[in-house]
Amino acid sequence: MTRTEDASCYLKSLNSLNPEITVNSGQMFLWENYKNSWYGVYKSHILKFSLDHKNSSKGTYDHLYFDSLPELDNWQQLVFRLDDDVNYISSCLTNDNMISQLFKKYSGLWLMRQDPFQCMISFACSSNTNIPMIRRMLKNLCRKFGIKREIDEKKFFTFPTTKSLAKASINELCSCGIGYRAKTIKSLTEKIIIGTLNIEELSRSKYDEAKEKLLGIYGIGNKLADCILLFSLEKTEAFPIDVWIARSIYSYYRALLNQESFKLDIKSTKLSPNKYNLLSKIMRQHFGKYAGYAQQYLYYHMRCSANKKW
DNA sequence: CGCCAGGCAACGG
DNA sequence: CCGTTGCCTGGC
Repeated sequence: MTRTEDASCYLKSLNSLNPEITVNSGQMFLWENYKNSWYGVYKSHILKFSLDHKNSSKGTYDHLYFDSLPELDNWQQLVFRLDDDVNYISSCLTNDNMISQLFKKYSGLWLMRQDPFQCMISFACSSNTNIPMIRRMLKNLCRKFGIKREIDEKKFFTFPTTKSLAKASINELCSCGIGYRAKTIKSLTEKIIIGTLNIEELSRSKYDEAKEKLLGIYGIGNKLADCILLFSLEKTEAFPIDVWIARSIYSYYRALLNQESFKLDIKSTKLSPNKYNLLSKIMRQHFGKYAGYAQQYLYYHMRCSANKKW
């Protein structure tokens, strides 16, 4: 176990992070908060960061500590996307008045980078259910197929490896309460093991090409594919549309929609693949290369407005 | 009990 | 193309 004391070279950007908002924005299923520390499962590692001496007038932190078990050198660079040029990204998006406001309102909401395999399994579990259920399913999978680790006298289980899930039977997977999603996890892990699905290749590929590959997997449709692309495969232009984002489009972005291309029914947030592609294209054209960032803020805003308790 | 929840595939017009 | 239906599961 190593400890990075007050990583001053990152402090400038990291101290504006709001972990509560970020973790609760629905993308980080296996992160938990105890006192002033946050713990997260990342592949076979347990990551930890602690915040001290919050400056309440500025809303910033004086000290940040990073840990990992086993050691994962400089994980904060990777996971918090410190390579992103936040000023540039914001300049790309703040021509949009709505996003400009949301950037201010929810400052500290960050896009995080997930491990691709973990991200695929996580969103495979997300279909037709809610966040507490997704958490439960993933924890069950970790308990059954991961490795126990202890940190600060708290017990965690690491995320299962591709191999360990590939070896599992459908029944064993189902015992984790994932139901019909077991089939998706099975086809996903099999394709990775035999090499039909190559994560490195997906990362290198352009958005359209990578998405096409993901859509070839049983159980992965438009929405799940876009989540995987945005959160783990470097496709910041991906703009996942779930019911909440669909509502936000109908509420705030009607002007962008072409009336003749499809008749909009405000109540109908269910999208056919065709409608999804059309909407997704319109939004990606509107927001550009960092559309996924805009999506994240819109999503969080819609959920907050609806008083969702995560 | 029926209905719903951050989707998807299969099937019939 | 469209719309409908069933699906694991747990909470209300």
